[in-house]
Amino acid sequence: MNEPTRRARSGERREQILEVALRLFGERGAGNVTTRQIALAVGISQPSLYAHFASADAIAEELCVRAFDALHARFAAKLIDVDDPWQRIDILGRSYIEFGLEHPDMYRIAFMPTRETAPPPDVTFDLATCDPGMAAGLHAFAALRDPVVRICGRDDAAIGVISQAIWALVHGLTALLISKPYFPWAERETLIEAVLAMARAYLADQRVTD
Amino acid sequence: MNEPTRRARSGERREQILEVALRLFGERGAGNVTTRQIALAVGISQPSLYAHFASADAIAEELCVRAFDALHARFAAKLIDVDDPWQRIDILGRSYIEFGLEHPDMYRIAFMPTRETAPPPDVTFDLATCDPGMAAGLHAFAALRDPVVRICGRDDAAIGVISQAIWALVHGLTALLISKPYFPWAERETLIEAVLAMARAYLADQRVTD
DNA sequence: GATGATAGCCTATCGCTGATAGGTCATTAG
DNA sequence: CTAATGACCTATCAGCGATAGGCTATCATC
Repeated sequence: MNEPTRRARSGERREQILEVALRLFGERGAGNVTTRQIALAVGISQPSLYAHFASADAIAEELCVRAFDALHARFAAKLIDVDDPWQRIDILGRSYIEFGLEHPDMYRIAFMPTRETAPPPDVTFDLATCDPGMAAGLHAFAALRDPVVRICGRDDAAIGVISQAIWALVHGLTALLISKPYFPWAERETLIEAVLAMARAYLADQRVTD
Repeated sequence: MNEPTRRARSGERREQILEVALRLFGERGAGNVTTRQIALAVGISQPSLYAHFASADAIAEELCVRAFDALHARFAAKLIDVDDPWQRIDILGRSYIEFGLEHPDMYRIAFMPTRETAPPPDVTFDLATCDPGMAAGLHAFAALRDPVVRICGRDDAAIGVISQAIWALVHGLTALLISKPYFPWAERETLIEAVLAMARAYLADQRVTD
């Protein structure tokens, strides 16, 4: 054990690679990090990365999955003992936006991919086999469904449309703030409040009145 | 003039490159087109492209600027002899979303860039010197400002927030439909209507009542 | 302890990318 | 006719993700 960075155990090395990659992503942006840079920072050769990950994208993908697990946990933590559906939607929206701004690289990978994610594998849509970004989206989405049902009733088609429209709204602000950081935006908190107010206004119109 | 693809005039060649690039972008997606593919399709060598464009990105950027000029023209054409501000916002939003769906590659380049666009050149923001995507955004944005003022009054700060929130909304739907085409979306027209209804609901709440 | 299998790591290399250097030659102005 | 311009070429570069194949530390087994 004279050289600390050699002959690490597989699991440890894998974890080490992920840590280094996450740090480099944060420093330079995910798109500006190469496999050689990661390998150099870890202290191994570039091809050695492929003993632990199938491809360069697989590293980013794993970090992405972990980040979205954190988002899921944040949802659960903040929603506990909050019953009011209006408040729940507020919390979901705000948590989602804040998460995207805190982890812009992960958000990019999941929801702002450069290429189209995948060809249609089959007609039906399967949560288990789709890409991680899609899965993350469906999860965030599922959390939205419940309070929307409580406010707007149980018409399945309508619930889908309303949920998707709200998702589009919060995604839109998140994505624009990430990709256009130097645009002369209004104050951030005010913008978030405006977006949440927009969701509420829409939901109030769609509310079941019977 | 025995060989039609040799010794073309500079302006014609430049135009020819743009045409070919646009076609290839449409066929394979902007991210999957290389300079060698463009040069091959044009009938010249790959380095010859650099006699007409400073970089590969410059080709995409020029196409992008042209596409957004088209969007601007579409706005103007559809808004002519429509006075009602509610209707104008409806038209703006719908045109914007449809434009993004018709030109997904151009929309990506302008509003969903892989990297951050530019470091802050100076504190003040200048429309003329910013990147084309930014300029396009500000143009779309400016068109929104007028009807928002007519509905919500002239409080400058509030107008900015409201306009930006509406931009986020329509961008969100456009971006998600582009980047997640295989997501089990509701019917597209219904979604667009929902998003426009959301904007209206919000504007109604923000309307000046005095 | 010696032996063989496993697996972590290496060097060398591939094909591809965007971009540059420098020479060739058709066109055109004087 | 000559000289300058500039559109075009081949050759080449550095960097990218990924693969092939050899070396060797570790560990279960005899």
